[in-house]
Amino acid sequence: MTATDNRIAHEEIAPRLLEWYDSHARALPWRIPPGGERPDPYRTWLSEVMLQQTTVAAVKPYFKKFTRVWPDVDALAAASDADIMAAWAGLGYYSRARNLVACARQVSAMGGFPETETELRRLPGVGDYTAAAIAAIAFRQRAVVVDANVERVVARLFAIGEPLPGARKAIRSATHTITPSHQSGDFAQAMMDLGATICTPRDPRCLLCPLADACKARASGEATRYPVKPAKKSVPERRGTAFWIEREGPGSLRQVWLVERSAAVMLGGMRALPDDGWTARADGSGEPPVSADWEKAGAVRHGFTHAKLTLDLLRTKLNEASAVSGKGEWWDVDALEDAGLPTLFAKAALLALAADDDET
DNA sequence: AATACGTGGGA
DNA sequence: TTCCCAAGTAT
Repeated sequence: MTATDNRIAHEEIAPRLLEWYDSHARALPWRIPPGGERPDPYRTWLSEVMLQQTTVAAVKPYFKKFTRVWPDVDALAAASDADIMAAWAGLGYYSRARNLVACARQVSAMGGFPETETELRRLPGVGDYTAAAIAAIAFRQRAVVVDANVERVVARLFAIGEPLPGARKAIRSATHTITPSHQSGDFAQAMMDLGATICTPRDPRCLLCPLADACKARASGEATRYPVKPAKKSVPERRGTAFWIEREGPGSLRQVWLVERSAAVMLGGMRALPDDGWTARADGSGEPPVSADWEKAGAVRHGFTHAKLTLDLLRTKLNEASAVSGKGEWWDVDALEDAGLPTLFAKAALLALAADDDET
């Protein structure tokens, strides 16, 4: 391919991709049809934060719930931290929820979202990608939007063989050359849809790709070779213990002792069963928070990004006069689903309740 | 620059 | 079962 062919191909990429997007855009709750009215910045921001490292399928129900309960940024800003954290439970990466609250209150106090990429970038939880995405999608500004989909599509299109993360600079520069000055929001979303449905990590559907004849990786016959990724590290095995402490509360209600995890630790800011201080770096002490007659209730396995955990579960029942030291609250067992436990502790709670059924 | 940070689904 | 990976950000 000559240098001239290459330059012409760059200019044709955006029009071809946008034409493809006209008929192949995915229908998503936070998305309005291409060419439609300007999207609501609140919904754009909320969806982008939820979508950080998270699949579309996982985000959909959370996005619907959040927008139903909190239809605009002022409503979200007025909500309590606990309610927002509980609503986020199960979606993962909980620092996003802590930043979401802070960001909503900041934006609400400012009277609305700032409209430039630079200002958006200063908001908590808004990084390079999200700032560019909001600016392009909600405010119709030209911005170079690079997420993992774009990285993959562009690395293949230009056969960028340098391994990540070093390749990011070249990928960003190449993305810049093909991003149109108008419709850069549609362009970004089209790139992401292409990456999600055609230019997939494994078995890309090159025969259906609107950019196939401009793609250098395709020409080489080795599309899946790009982008080149570094070898992943092995994740350590950890062990910890969680404690199910039950009492018969007022009115003979079954209640369980829940704590709020500190913001500094894993699953920070979330309600949880008390545990023995396990971390991704070290096993827990095994020490219970109260002296009691503990009964084994099994264990749950849970995988994190950087550790695998086996969490043993111990149960006890306190009489009503007993107190548990430390900060926490008695929670009605019948309403446990409203507590907003992260998945690890939801699994443990399920185990504790299953052990009940075995007894009876 | 490298590491910490969740979860669920697909192969 | 195990591994990969998904619309990244903060430190």
